[in-house]
Amino acid sequence: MTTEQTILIVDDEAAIRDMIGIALDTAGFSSMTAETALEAHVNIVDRRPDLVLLDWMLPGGSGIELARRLKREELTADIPIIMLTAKTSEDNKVQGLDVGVDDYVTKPFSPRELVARIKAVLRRSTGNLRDKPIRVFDLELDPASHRVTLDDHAVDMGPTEYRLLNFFMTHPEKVFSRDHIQDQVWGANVYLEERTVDVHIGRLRKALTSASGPGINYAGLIQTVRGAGYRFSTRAD
Amino acid sequence: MTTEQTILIVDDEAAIRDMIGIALDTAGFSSMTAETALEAHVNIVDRRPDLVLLDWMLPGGSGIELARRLKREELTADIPIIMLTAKTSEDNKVQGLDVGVDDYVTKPFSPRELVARIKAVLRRSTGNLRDKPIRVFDLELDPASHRVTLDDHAVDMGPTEYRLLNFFMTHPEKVFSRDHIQDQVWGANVYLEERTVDVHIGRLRKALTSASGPGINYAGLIQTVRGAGYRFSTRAD
DNA sequence: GCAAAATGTCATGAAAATGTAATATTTCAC
DNA sequence: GTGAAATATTACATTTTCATGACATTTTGC
Repeated sequence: MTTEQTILIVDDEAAIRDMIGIALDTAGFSSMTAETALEAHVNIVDRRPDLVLLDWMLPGGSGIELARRLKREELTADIPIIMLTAKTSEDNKVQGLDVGVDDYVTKPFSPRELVARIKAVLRRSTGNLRDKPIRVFDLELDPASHRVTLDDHAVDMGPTEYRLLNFFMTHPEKVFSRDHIQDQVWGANVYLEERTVDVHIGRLRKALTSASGPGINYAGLIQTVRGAGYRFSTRAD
Repeated sequence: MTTEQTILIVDDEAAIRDMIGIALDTAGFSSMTAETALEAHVNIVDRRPDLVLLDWMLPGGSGIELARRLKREELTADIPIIMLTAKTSEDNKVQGLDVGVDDYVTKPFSPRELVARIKAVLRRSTGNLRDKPIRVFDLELDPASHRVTLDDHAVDMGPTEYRLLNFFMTHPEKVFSRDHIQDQVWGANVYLEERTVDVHIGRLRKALTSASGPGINYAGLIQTVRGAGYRFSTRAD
C-alpha cells in the first residue's frame, strides 16, 4: 500500500509546526496542521489523521483537554496521540499517559527522535487489533493485506467499496442509515448526495456477485432495509 | 423519528436566525430562537432542545461564556452544541478556547452544510445507544437490526407496519384510539383518514399471519376493541 | 504526462409502500 | 333474526424509494 500516512500537528507556534512538517515530509509522511484545539478537533473528525502530535501547552491549557476528549469519544479513541511538551516533570507524564496518550516527547527534541517515536507508535497501534481478518462463511476481509477474498480468490473492488465492506463486516446485523454510512465510510463532514451510497452499495454487491461461485451469492449479505438504510447480515432477509 | 427534534438557534441577528430557521424547517427539524445568552439559557433549561446552535460572537462575548457554562453544568452538559463563528481577524482571540463544543461552522455557511453537520452531531450523540430487542413469545422486534422475527424467521412488512408493531410492543395491554395511534406512528402533524389505521392494522396482521406457523396465530395479539381502538395483548381477547 | 481506475451525480425504470374509497363482513342492540 | 354501526378487506391510483447504467471529472499508478 502506497498511501502516505497523515500526521496532524497541533501547535500554536508556526515555527514549530513548520519544523515538524519538514521533518515529517522528509520521513515520508504527509502532514496537516492546526493552531487551536478547536481547529484540531474538527480536522480530526473530518479527516481522520493516522496520528496526532499535540502540544501540551496550547493557549488555555486545552491540549490536555483535547487529548482527554479524543480518547473518550469512540469515534476518535483509536487515533494515536503523541504529546509535545517543554515540561519534564514526572507529574505531567503520568497525567498525560493517564489520559491515554500513546507517547510523550519533551521539547527540545531532534526531528530524528520525533520521527522514530512516531514510527514506533504507528507500528504498535496498527499492529494490534486492526489486522485480524474478518471472515463470514468463505468471505474474508484481511485488513493487514487490505484484501478481500472469497473461496481464496481475490475479490476486485475499489477503495470505497473496501471501506464499505469493512464497515459492514465489523458491524454486522445492524441497520445503518445512508447518513450514518457516509459518516463512517467517507468521514464525518463530507457532504454527498444520499444516492451516492446506493451506487457504492451497488458496486460492492456487483463485485461480490462476480466473485461468488454457483453456490451462495454473497451480495445477499448486504440487505436493503426499505425506509431505513442497509444492513450486513448472514440471516435471511 | 416520529417525534421532531428541536434545535435552539442563538444569534443576535434576526436575518441569520430566520435563514437558519427556514433551513431547519425544510430539513424536518423544529426550531426555537434566542437573541441573548440569558434568554438562551432559560430556554435550554426550560425546554431542553436536542441541540443548540450558538453564535460565538454574541455581544459581550457571552456566546463563549454560555457554551462553557452549559458544558460545565451537569444538567446541560449532554446537550450538543454547534458553534457558529465568523472568519475574521478576531479569530486569534478565541484560539484555544476549547470548551467542549461538539462542532463548529464558520460563517458564511451553506444551509446544506449546516444541516449535515447537525445531523452528524445528533447521530454521534444519540445514535450510539440503541434499544434492546423486545420479545413476546417467539415474536421479536429488534430495533438495532430493524428486523422482526417469528421463530427466528424474518417477518416481511412495510415501514409503517414496523413502526406500528414497535409502538404496540412497547405499549402492551393498553387500548389506543385511532387518533392516538396516528399521533404516535405517523407523527403529530399528519392528518389521515381514520380508516387508514384500520388498513395498516390489517396489513400488520396479515404479515404476522403469513409468518405464523401452525401453532399460535400472532395476529391475535393485535386485538380490536370495538368502539375504542386497538390493543396489543398477550391475554385472550 | 498519459492511460486506467475510481468517484460522484444524474436520469430512468422498476418495485414497494401508501392512503383512500368502495365493498364485504362482523358485531351488537333490539 | 334484523338492521345499523363498526370494522375488515380489497382494489387501485399515486407517491416514495431503490437499483442501475451512463457520464463527466478527478485521482492514481506508472
